[in-house]
Amino acid sequence: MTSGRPGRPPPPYPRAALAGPTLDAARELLGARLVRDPDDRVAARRVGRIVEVEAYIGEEDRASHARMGPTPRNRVMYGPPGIAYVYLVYGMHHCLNVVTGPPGFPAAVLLRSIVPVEGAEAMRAARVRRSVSDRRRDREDPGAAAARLARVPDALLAVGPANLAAAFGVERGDNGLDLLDPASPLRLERPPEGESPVTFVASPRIGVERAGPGWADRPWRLRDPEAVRR
DNA sequence: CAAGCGATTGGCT
DNA sequence: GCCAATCGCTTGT
Repeated sequence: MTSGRPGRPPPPYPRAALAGPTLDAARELLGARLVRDPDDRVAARRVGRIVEVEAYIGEEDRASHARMGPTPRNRVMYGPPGIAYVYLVYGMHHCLNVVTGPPGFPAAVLLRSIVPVEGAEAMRAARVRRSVSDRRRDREDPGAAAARLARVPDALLAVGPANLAAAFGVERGDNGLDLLDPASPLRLERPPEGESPVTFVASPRIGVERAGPGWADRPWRLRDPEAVRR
C-alpha cells in the first residue's frame, strides 16, 4: 500500500500543477484524491478518486461564471490556483470547483464525479444528511432517505457534481478554502505512486447549451467512461 | 427594488 | 422523456 493510512503524510499537492493552462490542470486532476477529514457531523474520513471534470476557461468562455467579469460570486476564480470555488445552483445544489491558471486569469475545473476509495458509508451518510436538511426539496424523513440511498451502489454515490458535493459535505462556507493546504479539512492529494492514469474521453460540457455554438460544443468535459456511464 | 434564470437531480407523466 | 423544486446572483427599471 502506498498511501491512505496513517503513517507518513502524503507530499503536498504542487500548486504549479494547476497554474498552467486549465485543460492541463483538468487532466492533472483526473485520478487525484479528494479528501475530507472526519468532523462533528460525519465521523469517518472520506477519500475519492476524481474521474470526471469540466474546464471553464477565462472571461471569453460564454459558459463560465466569469463571462461577465469579476463579481462577488466569482471573485475567487480570479485568485491563485488550488482554491475552492463553491456555488449554489438551481437554488439547492452545491458544486465544487478547483481554481486554475495564474492569479488574475479567471478559470476553474468543476469536479463532477469521484469514485470512493475510503469512507463510502460516510459519503452515504452525508447524502442522507443533505436530503433531510432544512429547505430541501423533498424534506424526506431520515428513514426514507436512508432506505433510498442504501440502494445506491458505492460507485455512484458521488457521480454528478451535486452528488459529489453532498457526499463530501461541501457547502458555501467552503468557498475560498485552500485545497492544496495539507492542513485543510477538505483537500486534494496526488494519486498513489505507481497508479495507472485515468483513461478518459473528452466531450462537450453538460448543461451549457445556452452558451451558444462555438462554446457549448467545446470538448472540455473529461471523464472515465467506465466510471461515469453517462 | 423587481424579476428571470441556472455548470442539477429524482420522480412521474 | 419531461418537469418541479428552490434561492442567490445578475441585470434592468
